[in-house]
Amino acid sequence: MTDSTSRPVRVRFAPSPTGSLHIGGLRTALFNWLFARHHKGTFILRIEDTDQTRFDPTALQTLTEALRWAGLDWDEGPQVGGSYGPYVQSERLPLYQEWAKSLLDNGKAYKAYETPEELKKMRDDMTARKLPPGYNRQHRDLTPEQQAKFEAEGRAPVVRFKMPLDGETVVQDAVRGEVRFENDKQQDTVLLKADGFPTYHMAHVVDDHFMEISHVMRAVEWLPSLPVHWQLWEAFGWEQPIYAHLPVMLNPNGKGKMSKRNPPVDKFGNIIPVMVHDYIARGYLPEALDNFLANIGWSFGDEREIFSMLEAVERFDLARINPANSAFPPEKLDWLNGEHIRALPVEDLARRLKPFLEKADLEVNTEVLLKITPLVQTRIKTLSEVVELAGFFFHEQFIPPPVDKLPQKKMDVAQTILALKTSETALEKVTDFTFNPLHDVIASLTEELGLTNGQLFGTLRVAVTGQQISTPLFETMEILGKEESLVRIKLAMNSLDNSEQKAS
RNA sequence: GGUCCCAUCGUCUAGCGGCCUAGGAUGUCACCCUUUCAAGGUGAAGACACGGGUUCGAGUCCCGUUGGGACUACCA
Repeated sequence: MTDSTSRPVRVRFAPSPTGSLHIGGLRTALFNWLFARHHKGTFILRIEDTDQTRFDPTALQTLTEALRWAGLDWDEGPQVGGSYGPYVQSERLPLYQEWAKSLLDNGKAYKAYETPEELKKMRDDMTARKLPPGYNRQHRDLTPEQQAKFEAEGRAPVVRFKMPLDGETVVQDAVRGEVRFENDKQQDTVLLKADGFPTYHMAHVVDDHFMEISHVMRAVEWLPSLPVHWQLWEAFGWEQPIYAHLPVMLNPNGKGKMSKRNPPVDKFGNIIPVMVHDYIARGYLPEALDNFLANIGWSFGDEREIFSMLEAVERFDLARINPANSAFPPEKLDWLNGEHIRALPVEDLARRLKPFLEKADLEVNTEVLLKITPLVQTRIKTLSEVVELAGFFFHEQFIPPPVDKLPQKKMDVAQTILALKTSETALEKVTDFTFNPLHDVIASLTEELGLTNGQLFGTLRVAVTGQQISTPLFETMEILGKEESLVRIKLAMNSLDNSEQKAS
């Protein structure tokens, strides 16, 4: 396996701007970025917008946003420039046309005049006859007269590559070792479409040559077209880059690759996002998502799986890439995100939590936010969960719990009212309304009430927070303050009283 | 169907011929801690797909079988 070259390391991530960034695309970008940074090389962003039918004007913005969010900065490309531009393929059309013409002139490519409909019919026929559905090369050796006839019909030709009809194409892939293909099984791939735009195959080779790309790291989807690309390089007489075909991420169940058309679901039936923007919206940390992605198909070694991208850069190595495809492990992402959340300084976490609370229409008091952040820190796996767990701190008005949630396990209403009343009386006397005194006072009550800590604390929790699951009780009461805490306890007592009277 | 790629616990992985009675992580399940929920601690169950070779010796090399995946567009 060879991943070394005498050339300076220049790698690229070349997405097509058809929407937000796919999670698999982010991993491909990450691997390229890690490789570039490890070798102190250049990481290039190139936009492959050669399909006019899928043009989305907002996509470039969304795409670069996602890359920036993930911390993958590019040295050359849109928004930053560079001396090998332009970096958007639709702005490089003359280059592809010029080189297609040179292939035509050398007899290494030819014009084909079939319409898309005719080609489709050809394929359908082949499939119906259980034959491999390929182009039959019927225009590979057209005479000038035949060509003139098609031209006269007003047909707009495509340019197809004359793939060698015998021999083998053998390539050393940096993650897979030697891969070999029989040339006669390959297609005469379209290089230039009828609209004058190049296909991926053409644009890839021309651009990677002129941008002096040293290593092409891309997903395995491209492996089947590698022989065509390789022969194209040969036809141009250019030196091939080193190819590294990365494994793909499959759905969590291992069936098929992740796609937004067919979104994967977890064991609870929840949709697992496919696009990076959905991960951002759910409150995954960029450092966690990067870390997670780096652990799929690559491993840090030393039995370490929590690491920073700085550390990953130091270690990154093509030789450690596992060629096998892998299922996307969502529960591991959640765990890792939790780990990164817990590793954050409180102020930092608070700062990141804030937009999620605001998005839920809560008015965030920074002082309170700073106080609750440590309580939330060990309890959330994604930033968005803060709303459910601690959003009540920022409600304009307290939302009381349903009365039937107040009595805890094995408690009746009378017991619950008594527990609340007794607690209220005791709490009234607490002057230093902080964790230790609060805990001592309430804990000393359980025995006379004949309740367990869990029962008494639980009742108070529901009364004070309005929720069954919340930040811890005494810390919460301390933040809320004596007055507010007591008001809420009284409110709970009253509503229990009322409901009992109604019942009797 | 054809071509190509891949194959270690459910999942992500370590392993590049003897250090493997196969290591880590996650998830699951117990127990501990405990103020709900977490976090933390301890422990348990859990894998070399199968069959042939090669070799003194195979998870590691070769072949086949099976299984999975990718591709099969004037999309990338």
